[in-house]
Amino acid sequence: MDILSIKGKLPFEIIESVLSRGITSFTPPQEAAIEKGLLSGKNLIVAAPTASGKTLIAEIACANTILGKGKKSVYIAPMRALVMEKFNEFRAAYPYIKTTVSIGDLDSGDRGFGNYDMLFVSTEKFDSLLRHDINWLDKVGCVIFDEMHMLGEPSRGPTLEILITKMLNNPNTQLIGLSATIGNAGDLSKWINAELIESDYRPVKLKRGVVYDGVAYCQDQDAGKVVDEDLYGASKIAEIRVLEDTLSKSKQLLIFYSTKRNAEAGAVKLSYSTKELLSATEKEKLDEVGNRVLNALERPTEQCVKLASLVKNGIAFHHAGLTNVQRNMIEDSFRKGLIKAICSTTTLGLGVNLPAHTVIIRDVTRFDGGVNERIGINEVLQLFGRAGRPKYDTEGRAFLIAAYKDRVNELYKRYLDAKPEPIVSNLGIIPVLRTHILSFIAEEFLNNKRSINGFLERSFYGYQYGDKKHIAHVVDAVVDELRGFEFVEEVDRGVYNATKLGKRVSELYIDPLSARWMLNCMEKDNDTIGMLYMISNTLEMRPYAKVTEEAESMYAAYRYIHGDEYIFNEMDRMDYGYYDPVRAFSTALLLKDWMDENKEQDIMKKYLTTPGEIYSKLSNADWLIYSAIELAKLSHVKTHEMINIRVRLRYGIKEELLDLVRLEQIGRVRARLLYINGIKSVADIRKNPEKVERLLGKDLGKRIMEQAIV
DNA sequence: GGTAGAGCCATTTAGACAGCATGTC
DNA sequence: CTAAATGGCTCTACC
Repeated sequence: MDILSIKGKLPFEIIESVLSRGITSFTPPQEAAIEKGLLSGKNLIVAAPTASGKTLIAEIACANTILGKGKKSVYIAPMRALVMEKFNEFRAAYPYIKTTVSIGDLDSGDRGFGNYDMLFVSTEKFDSLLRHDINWLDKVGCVIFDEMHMLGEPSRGPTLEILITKMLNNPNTQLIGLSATIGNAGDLSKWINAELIESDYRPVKLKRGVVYDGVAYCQDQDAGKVVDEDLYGASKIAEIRVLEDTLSKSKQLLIFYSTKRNAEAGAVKLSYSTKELLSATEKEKLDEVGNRVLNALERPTEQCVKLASLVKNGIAFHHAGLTNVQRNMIEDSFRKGLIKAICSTTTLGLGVNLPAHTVIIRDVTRFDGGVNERIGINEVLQLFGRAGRPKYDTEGRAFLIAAYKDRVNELYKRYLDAKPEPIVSNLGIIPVLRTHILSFIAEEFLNNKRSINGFLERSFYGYQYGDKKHIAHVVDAVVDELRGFEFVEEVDRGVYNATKLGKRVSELYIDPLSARWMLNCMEKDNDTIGMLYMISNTLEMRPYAKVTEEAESMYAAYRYIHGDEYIFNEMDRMDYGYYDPVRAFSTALLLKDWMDENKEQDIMKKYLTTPGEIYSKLSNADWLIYSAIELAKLSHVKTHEMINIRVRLRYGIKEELLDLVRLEQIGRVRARLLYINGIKSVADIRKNPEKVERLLGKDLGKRIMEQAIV
């Protein structure tokens, strides 16, 4: 369908912008969306593969709402990287629309969405915005929910579900859900009263198959017939054979593994095949990238060394243990075609758009909740969706791997011939409801059990189960629990308000149970370890660090020495579903080691962890200690020590350096340098200007002196 | 008695969102 | 064979 055929139905700037990007016709899903009321404000559910043009549907809806109807629009996605990507694209396409982005650690522009017309947010951030005062919600004319199938995800789906249910209360707001292909898109559309658009359209053909013994047993999706393919190469190992074949076509490969260790081991195996195939210029460029990967940290860790040497051979691994800098470098070099293959965990399956000509899912099992489980069809489809680069390939390939002959048929039956699964609401899970019901009451959105019941009945959970009795029972239990926590109080018969504490807990976006636990801890005497344990023993800090021998014996000692006046026996009296104190204690010791200026490398070795994981623990710890301080303020507990710990955690310093890091330009390294040279405080700096200049250089010395004098 | 190697058993296992106020080497 | 890799332990064969 020609773009110009809708000329006149919406502001011409939009058509102009689309045309200027070289897009002249609509894809089938886009065409269907327009026919079913995209421009007239109808709710829509679009369930279609990646790259089928869903983004353009969202873009047109938003731009039309803003430019044509004078209202605001919101784009919501589950991954920060995705939000940023779409934000940048939109801003480039419509520079004259006031656009802003708001994700965890980034708030562009001034506070509040009031001054903007287009907002890009992550799911949780939008949820959080709704908990603070907002007065612009009635000006929102269109909301996009990207990756709406995330609704079925146990840990993060419920937040999205609540968000959508809330938006259903605004009947004049157009809701557009973009989803991967799922089994019950029809249910989603009925639930939000939307038109359904389901499509298998892909701009690049996809060949799917199972590899066994050097042959790819394929099923050409478009033709629906079997076209087996002998893979070029000699290796008996399936992944290597596919790599050889892919390289012979001058294409790139993406392999998904079930664990980080497998991904790394796989990368090492593959690297032997690529070494000799690289051209001199490629080798040169890869050497450069490799060196940058190597030096991403203060001092290269074992992992950095490994990754760097692989990169020099044109291979990389990719998982959450990498630092963000390293991840970005690898993604970039892959896009440029420099890196030939990436061995990845699911990091690359979600969020970032990094397609490859050929995709392999090496492991279709994953450890989950105590047992090893086969991954779902939806997930396989999602990962397969990465096959085929729209601008470079005419065809993409996606393979599973069979270890023996019969497995080929089995995999076909289970995955390739199977229909996508329906997604199921997880809103009924108590810990999730605890958080959200508190937020309902805290933001004065709902204030009695009946209205909370009513709300939940309108959710997808209510739509799917419809068991009002059960919902009422659960709501009853949760509200009573929150009362017990003193986050909620009954102000009138059956009418509930949040207490001051409850409101703050909701705003801080922590689990009420964690908040209660931390408040209980603060009533006791605590040393540094105790406070670190306080923030570590929460849901938010999971997954916990590995248990070291030191942690095990120290934990026992702490429990033995301290009686009831200390927090270590507190947990037994609280009904925690996630009681794993020794590992939490070990996590606390990891933080302590960091604060004691232990080297990152030593910490990694001791706790068998990676730079990326340490970083994420520290950032979580910072958030929790901040929350603890905020709660302490409200309950008149001393905060001095916690503030010290927060600073020490941030910089990774011992107590003795606290005074020095107050100055700008002084972090853990420079502070330590000054300290060992006898300059132990800001007062010492004032007394020894020459010495400071000698240690840190003239310019820096001057800037520091200026601050010290004031 | 000492040691290398085989064999067995136990252990481990993905990811990433949120608050808030400013600046490392 | 239907998870699979790793690490630690014991047992055994051989010197």
